[in-house]
Amino acid sequence: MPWSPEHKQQTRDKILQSAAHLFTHNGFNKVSINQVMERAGLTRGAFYKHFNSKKELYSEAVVYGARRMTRDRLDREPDLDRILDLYLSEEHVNSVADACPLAFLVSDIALRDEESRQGYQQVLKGFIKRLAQSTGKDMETATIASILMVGGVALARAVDSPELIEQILNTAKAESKRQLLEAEDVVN
Amino acid sequence: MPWSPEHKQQTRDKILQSAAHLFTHNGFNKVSINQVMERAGLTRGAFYKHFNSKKELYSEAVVYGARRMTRDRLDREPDLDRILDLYLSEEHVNSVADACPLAFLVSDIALRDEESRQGYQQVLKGFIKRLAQSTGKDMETATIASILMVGGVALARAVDSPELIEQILNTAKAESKRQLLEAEDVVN
DNA sequence: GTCTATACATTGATAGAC
DNA sequence: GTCTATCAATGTATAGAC
Repeated sequence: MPWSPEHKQQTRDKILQSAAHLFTHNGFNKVSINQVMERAGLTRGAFYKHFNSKKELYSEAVVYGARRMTRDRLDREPDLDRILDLYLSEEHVNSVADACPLAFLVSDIALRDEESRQGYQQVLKGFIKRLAQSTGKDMETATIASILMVGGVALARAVDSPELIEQILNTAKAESKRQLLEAEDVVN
Repeated sequence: MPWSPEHKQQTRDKILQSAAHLFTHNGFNKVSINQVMERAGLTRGAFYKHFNSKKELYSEAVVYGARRMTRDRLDREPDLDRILDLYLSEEHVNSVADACPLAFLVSDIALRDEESRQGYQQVLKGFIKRLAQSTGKDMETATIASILMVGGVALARAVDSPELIEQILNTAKAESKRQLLEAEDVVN
């Protein structure tokens, strides 16, 4: 029975990790606390020693999942061209692994409470700013690219036809690369 | 008691209209059949004489709402510049009136059954094709503009800060207008 | 075709033993 | 801190009177 001082923190992290995965892929309503705890290797009853409500868990899990995604993907991949390939890929859209909550939950968040939306908002702001800084482009260009990336993945996830999915992803990929990676046009 | 032959059809339409509004603004799970029927001026029990399940209602309501939106807005407004102003406006994002299911439900649809996703997909295809035809641009340009429009409204709905909402909407508006309305660049 | 009443399942949250 | 047991609420779907 390892009741070491950091045991609770580790358990909390396992719950958050489980919740981030389940919520990102299934939204708020289709995930039960039971599922989250089972995936974390625990039972329902223990949940409320770590969080006050399902809403609170969701709010924290969205930020947790987004930050994890950022750290594991963006931070260790210096090549932005490759990041765009990965983000706007069928593997990401159909991912069984971790995915980007910004895209997967974009219209799930709109239905949640203020805490959840503000967490999402902070992550989105960081996402846009990071794109701007790493490319040297202005905030407007980074915003365009962000809408294309997040909107592209969200839209691709909403349809079935492989051709349409490919059309959406390839178009968003090409245009966001054009916006972010090509040299400034003298005409503009 | 007007049990005229078209009475059932009228009732069905009232249910669909109520459902389209409620589902578009609140997603599948936060809407109950009770709510839908109340808004249509009926009670729960009558529902199953018109539809077989909540899923079936949702599937039809999404298409119904999208087509209504298209007919009432796009068809009677010849000025595309003005259409973009209306679509990418705070009024649309915060609408209490009818809104575009393509944007409001983009990540709600991904969680539903195949029938719902295919309905959504047909509407989206029509949306892109219409943009291409009415501007004379190619499908790729129309796809970019669609992602910016749908993604822009969806993202704006996910955040709280008025400044960020404005930034997202204005950027998406300017870029989609540039894509759709400006003359071809000779350089490209 | 619409109503009221109800069966039945799910699930968020709490209580109490260990 | 984790477990089992349970409460209370919600909501889909069905049954049967009118």
